Amino acid sequence: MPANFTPLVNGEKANRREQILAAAAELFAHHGFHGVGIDDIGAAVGISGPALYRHFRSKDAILGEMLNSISRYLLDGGTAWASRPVDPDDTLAGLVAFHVGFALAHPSLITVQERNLANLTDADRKQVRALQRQYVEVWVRVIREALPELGELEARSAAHAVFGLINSTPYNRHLGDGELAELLCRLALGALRAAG
Amino acid sequence: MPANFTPLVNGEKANRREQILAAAAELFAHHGFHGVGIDDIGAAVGISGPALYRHFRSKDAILGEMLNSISRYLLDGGTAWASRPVDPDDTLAGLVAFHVGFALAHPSLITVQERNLANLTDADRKQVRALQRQYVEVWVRVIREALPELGELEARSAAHAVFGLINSTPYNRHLGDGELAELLCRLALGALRAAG
DNA sequence: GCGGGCTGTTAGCGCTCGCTAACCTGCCGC
DNA sequence: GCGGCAGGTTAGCGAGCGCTAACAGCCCGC
Repeated sequence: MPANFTPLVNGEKANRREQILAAAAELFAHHGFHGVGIDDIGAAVGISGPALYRHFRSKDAILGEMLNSISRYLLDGGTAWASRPVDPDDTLAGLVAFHVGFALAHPSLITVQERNLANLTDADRKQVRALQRQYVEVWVRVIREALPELGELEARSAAHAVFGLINSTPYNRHLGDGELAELLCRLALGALRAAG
Repeated sequence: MPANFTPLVNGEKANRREQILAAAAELFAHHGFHGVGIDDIGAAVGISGPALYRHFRSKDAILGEMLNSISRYLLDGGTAWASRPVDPDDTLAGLVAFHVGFALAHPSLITVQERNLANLTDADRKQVRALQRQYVEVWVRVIREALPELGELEARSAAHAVFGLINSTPYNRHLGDGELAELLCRLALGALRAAG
């Protein structure tokens, strides 16, 4: 299991940056990138507006760093799970549980990543999409190993559908975390089993 | 099966309005509500900027009408399916197929509805949420009739998860429409079966 | 045939937003 | 103890936004 998600942990120095990223994630998730002002983000961490430019080059850079680190975390974690030498069914179950864990721990990051890709700089978007594409490929490979009867296109579509299922956590706050995690894993694996 | 989704069909008069709504949906889906200007929407239908105010009271009103009519269409269609006197499994399958059909025919409306609730006027948001809540209740009832072993909270969570699964259509353009529809139905029903 | 509504135009107001400039302060190394 | 830098402040610019005002052509009923 990969380490918990805390973007850019490199000493005390990065504390303010992380604080800003966390606050911005919450705000972006609720109001959308364009719906949040630089002053709002500043206020959320107790400083005011332009002070953010001591820590980030621009508002775009905040979103860029956020989405990049999410995508990298998912890809790294997914790759780690996929390369474990256990039987295909367990690998798939582990991958599902990994994604469920992230989606449950960070629903607002899920929201931001789903909604705000279009607001990235061209360069950032290219990077993030590349990471996401690789993450999907990991899923496709693991799915096809567990369900060899599936074609590649079907596996890819099923992967996207399962992401949608798991990424429903932002709307899904009725059950306790433990029960919801267990339910989502069961739903996801049930869906995939039915795909074959 | 309910009629196809064409919001507000009341004669020739409404043509421009529908045209505007369709163009705005596409733009909102790609760039987000705040990322689209009044001039962009106008340009997309061949008129320019402020002419929109001959047809809508404000930019907010465009989004409001869009989301209201989507939610109402889903609720009406869902209610119709739910009240058919067939056995619970078939009812559930019909409901799934209905939602899949909409999500496949109108991926950008799905995107807008998922992302832009927060940009609505307070009054509009209250209305839309009420409609959405009722739609979820229809699903919960149908799910529990087909799977009586599920508690209400579990059924509600499963419903949200299945919405997420089906609403993945905007990211899911690899398969042909027919194959994707069939796959999504199978995945959704497989997930629900595994919930019990 | 002509007055009036319907639907379009352009000009421009007022506000908000991202960002920069200029300045201030506390801390740390020498 | 003092120079410099890290990290804050407020003021304000320039652009873009939603929206209104003022006006123009078209079509239709009388």
